[in-house]
Amino acid sequence: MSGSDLFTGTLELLILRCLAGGPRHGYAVGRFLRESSGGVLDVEEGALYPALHRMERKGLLASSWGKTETGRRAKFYNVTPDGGARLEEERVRWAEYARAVDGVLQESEG
Amino acid sequence: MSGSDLFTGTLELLILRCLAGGPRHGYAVGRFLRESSGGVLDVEEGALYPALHRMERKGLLASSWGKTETGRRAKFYNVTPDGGARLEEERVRWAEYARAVDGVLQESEG
DNA sequence: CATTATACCTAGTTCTCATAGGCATAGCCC
DNA sequence: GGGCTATGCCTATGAGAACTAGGTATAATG
Repeated sequence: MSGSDLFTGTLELLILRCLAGGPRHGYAVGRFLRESSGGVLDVEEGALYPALHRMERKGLLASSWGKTETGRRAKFYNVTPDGGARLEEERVRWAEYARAVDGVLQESEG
Repeated sequence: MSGSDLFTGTLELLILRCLAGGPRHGYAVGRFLRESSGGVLDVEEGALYPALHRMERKGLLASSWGKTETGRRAKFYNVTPDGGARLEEERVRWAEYARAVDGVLQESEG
């Protein structure tokens, strides 16, 4: 509960978006989200890795072992066609949801 | 999984906001969220009522039985001082999180 | 009188996240 | 060489929250 619990329902969207630009390994996905958000999106490894496995089981991602630039062993993930379609769906769903929440929040107070 | 699962982490914020303008009963909270969002925010009763009870246990809400305009028995909830403080916290947290997610989504693609 | 909408409730399932460990290797400093 | 940190992966367990799928009761409507 330290960070979010807001992740539920958006974590897979975020991961898909991270990988849409090209393959990345899991650790790099977590680092990218954290750094590109100034620390707001801080995904615990205990949430990140299970999510990646889950998404691979669902056919949204595919993976292969390889090496990082510094010669370390790492598992690289890429978005499958199904994953690409899901990314667009989730994108729309998020936009719709966020707009609705903002609408309620900004409602003029009686 | 039919509707959202995006609610996790925002449902309490939405409820607090609904009640910030004055007391409402549970059923009316659900209806208000659904109608004011064009159906996007459709909270199941199995999520709504437990959330209200939970928030009352936490001291964010207080309740009292009363009657609706049409003479029906209903439990009315109002926001406590703690609930008011929480509303502002959650508001900030949501704004920060939503901005971060939008930032990742809109990142220029390689 | 039967059906619908209102208005409340909860037990059980399922899913996801966080906690809290574990393993292995590369680079750094002492 | 020895210890520490960062990288990179993993999972078992627990907690928490939403959904499913029921239930109750009453007022209005056909």
